[in-house]
Parts: sequence; structure tokens; C-alpha cells
Amino acid sequence: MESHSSDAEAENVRTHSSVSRWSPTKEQIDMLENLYKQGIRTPSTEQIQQITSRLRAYGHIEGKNVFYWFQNHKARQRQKLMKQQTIAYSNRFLRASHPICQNVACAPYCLQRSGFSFYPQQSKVLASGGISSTGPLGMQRMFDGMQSSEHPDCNREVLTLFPLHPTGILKEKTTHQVPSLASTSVVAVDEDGHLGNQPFFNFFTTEPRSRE
Amino acid sequence: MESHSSDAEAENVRTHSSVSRWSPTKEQIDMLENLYKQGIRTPSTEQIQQITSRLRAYGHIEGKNVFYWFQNHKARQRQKLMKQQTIAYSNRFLRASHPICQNVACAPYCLQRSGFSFYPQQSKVLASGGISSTGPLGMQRMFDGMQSSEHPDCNREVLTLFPLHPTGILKEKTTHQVPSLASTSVVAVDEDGHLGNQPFFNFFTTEPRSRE
DNA sequence: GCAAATTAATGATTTATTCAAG
DNA sequence: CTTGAATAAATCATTAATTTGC
Repeated sequence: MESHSSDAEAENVRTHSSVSRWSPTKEQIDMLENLYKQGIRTPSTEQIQQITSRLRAYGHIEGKNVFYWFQNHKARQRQKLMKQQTIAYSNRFLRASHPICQNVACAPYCLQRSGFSFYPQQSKVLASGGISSTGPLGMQRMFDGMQSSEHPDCNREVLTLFPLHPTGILKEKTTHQVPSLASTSVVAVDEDGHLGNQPFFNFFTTEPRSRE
Repeated sequence: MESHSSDAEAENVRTHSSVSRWSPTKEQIDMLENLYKQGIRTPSTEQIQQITSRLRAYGHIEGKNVFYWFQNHKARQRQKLMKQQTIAYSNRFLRASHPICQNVACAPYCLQRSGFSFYPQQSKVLASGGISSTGPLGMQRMFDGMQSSEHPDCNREVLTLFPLHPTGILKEKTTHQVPSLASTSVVAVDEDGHLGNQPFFNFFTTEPRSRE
């Protein structure tokens, strides 16, 4: 009824047959990261459409790619941050009795293999699929009431996506977010500050995708 | 573009303005449950489209509704089953020493609070928005390697969706599923026997949905 | 009987995991 | 080892049931 009307636009890159997965170009990544830095976390359908259109100038791309990118980027940034927080946390414990300089050599068996190598540099280890035993786990349970800090000057619906000028407009938003809870004033906005929620699919143009 | 062409059929339910969420009719639910019973778990985009078209005869409905329905139904059936399994499991312990064989009554302190009241009937308590502290949790970690049993005679792509006559056609499918593993022959098709995976969004027709 | 008040279901979103291409 | 893609689990939010006071 309306499937073959929109001309050719997503029919390029038929380079090597099945193009199993999107490979973002440097420009595309740059722009996406910029948007992320601007606070975009969960772009709405319209935003995705818009972003996709813009990024299409730098190479083949579909709405779902943008969607997934934000999804993954957000999640992985969070993981990264949580890992660091955890490191800091355990560090606090390690350096526990720490008046001014101290000598740390308090806990006898705790130095054994801790120091700063308890969580060495493994920055992921089990983050990539493989063992799938949830590993050390915990971690996310540790942070339950820290994800407030929402900054009300992003996710402006369809407007000012690319303009990237931090005009403080204070949208108020007044959704149903708990007004309190976010006691701490200006936290460095960098992790999970979303507040826009939209459908979550219906972007791209139903490409068959013969998978495998 | 195509919103006001197909006469009155999707324009009913305009009862109380914004209809924030889909309320399936009895017929729709019946048909969906039938499809589920037939083994459909994660319908492909085409299947969703098809199902949606059929169900539209009984009231307003969109692709995403069908998608969500299967998603939720599958998950909740699983939950239900798991709960029962858990009950059965603990029952096994409770009735441990009993009929002809074994006495098993080894673990003394394990009877303490299991029974069938460990996870009483609270079925939600905190499921409705409010505390959101992940509550009791657990449960799902208990069953990690039980979801095999896939039956290769459902999910027939686009065909035989509604005809509902169990003609054994054996599609072979040969995707990338492990060919073995499903040793047991005919398992009662009822819980999580999917094997078709598809995009997962891009169904419905991008209804604006002005949300709030 | 009926309508406000609760509670149970369940539709819709978001987040966490997992898989596998590159 | 990184990360795009896909799915499952957890949540949130609104509607339908059900209960309760009148």
C-alpha cells in the first residue's frame, strides 16, 4: 500500500552482499559522541530520524543503528563508570585508615593481593560475551539511589539537535519524576541523565535482513 | 498518507480521547493465545504484520501491540512456570522422606521458610511503581540451563499462521541453532520454544503518539 | 446497586545480558 | 578485544477487577 513509494535511499552499500553489520565511519562516531556529550541518551523516534538523516551524509546508516548506538553507548559508559566507582570504592577501603599519610600497613592479610591490583586493569574481562556466569556480580546493586542528576536542557524533542549550543532554557518538564532525591546540586553530567521516553522501535524502513 | 483510507475499523475505540494504551478485545486475546499455544513466541516482522492485520478485524491494534503482547506473555508464562517449578522444587524437599524410595531428609535448616510460602502470593507488592528496589530478586538465577526444548514445527515464517491445522511439514529451518541439545523428543510445547529471531522493532506504522 | 478506594493484570519502556562480526 | 545487534529481565504506568462504605 505504501511500501515502495519512498525512492532509493537505503538501497546503497550493497557492496559485499549481506553487509552483516553497520560499521560507523569516523565522522558518524564523532557526531554521535557529540550528541551524547550534549546529553542525548535515549533519542526519540523523531530525533533518531533526524540524526540518521544527518549522519547519512557520511555513509550508510539506518535508524536502528542510531538507536542501538545510543543504547550501547549509554550502557557501556555506565559500566565503565561503575567499574571506576567500584575501584574508587575499594580503594577507599584499602586506604581506609588514612589520617594524613598513614602507613596503610594495617590489615595484614588484606595487602596480600590488593594494593592497587585488586581490580587491576581488567577494565572488562567479563564484559564481553563468553563465560556468562555474571561473574563477580554485585556492582549494579551497589548503586541504587545515585542515578538522579538529570539535567533539564537536553532532549528538546525535535529541535536543537545539531545546533550544539548549550543554551540554558530550563524546560521544567514536570513529568512525574520525584522532585526531591536529587539533593546534590551540580553533579558532573556525564552518566545516565536521560528523561525522555519514547516508543523504542519503529524507526528504520523494515529492511528484510536475511540474517546469516 | 494512509490513515484515513481504510474505512472505519481502526477508528473505533475513540471513546475517551487519548487512549493511552491498547486494550485488547476478547477475540484478540483468544487469537493471540492460540498462536502462542501453537508455538509462536517471537514472531518475525512479517508474522507480526500478518497477525496485526488479522486481529484488526476485531478492533484497533498495531504491530507493536502484538510484539509487546508476545514479549510479555512469554516472559510472564515463564515467570509463572518458574514459580510453580520453585514450588514443586521446595515441595520435593518438604515431602522429602516419603513414599517408597529415599528419605533425603538431610538438610535440616532448609525447610525453614521454603514450603510454598517462600514466595507466597505477593505476586507484585512492589511491582507497581513505588519503591523500586528490585525486591526479593533471585529466582531467575536458579534456572539457567533449563531452556532448551525447542520444537521445530512452529514459526513457519509467513505461512500457516492462522489456518491452525497442525500439518507436519517440517521446515528443517537449519539456522544456526545447535542441532543437538534438544535430545528429548516430543516435549509438551508450552514454554519458551522459540528459535526465530528478527529485528525486533520496525513493525507498526510510526503513529505519532504525542505522549503527554 | 453504585462509585470511590484498593488491588491485581498487563501494556509499554528501560536496562542488563548475551551473541557474534570485525 | 571492541562493539553492533538482539533478546530477556526488570520496571514503570495505566487499565480492569475487586472490595468496601454508603
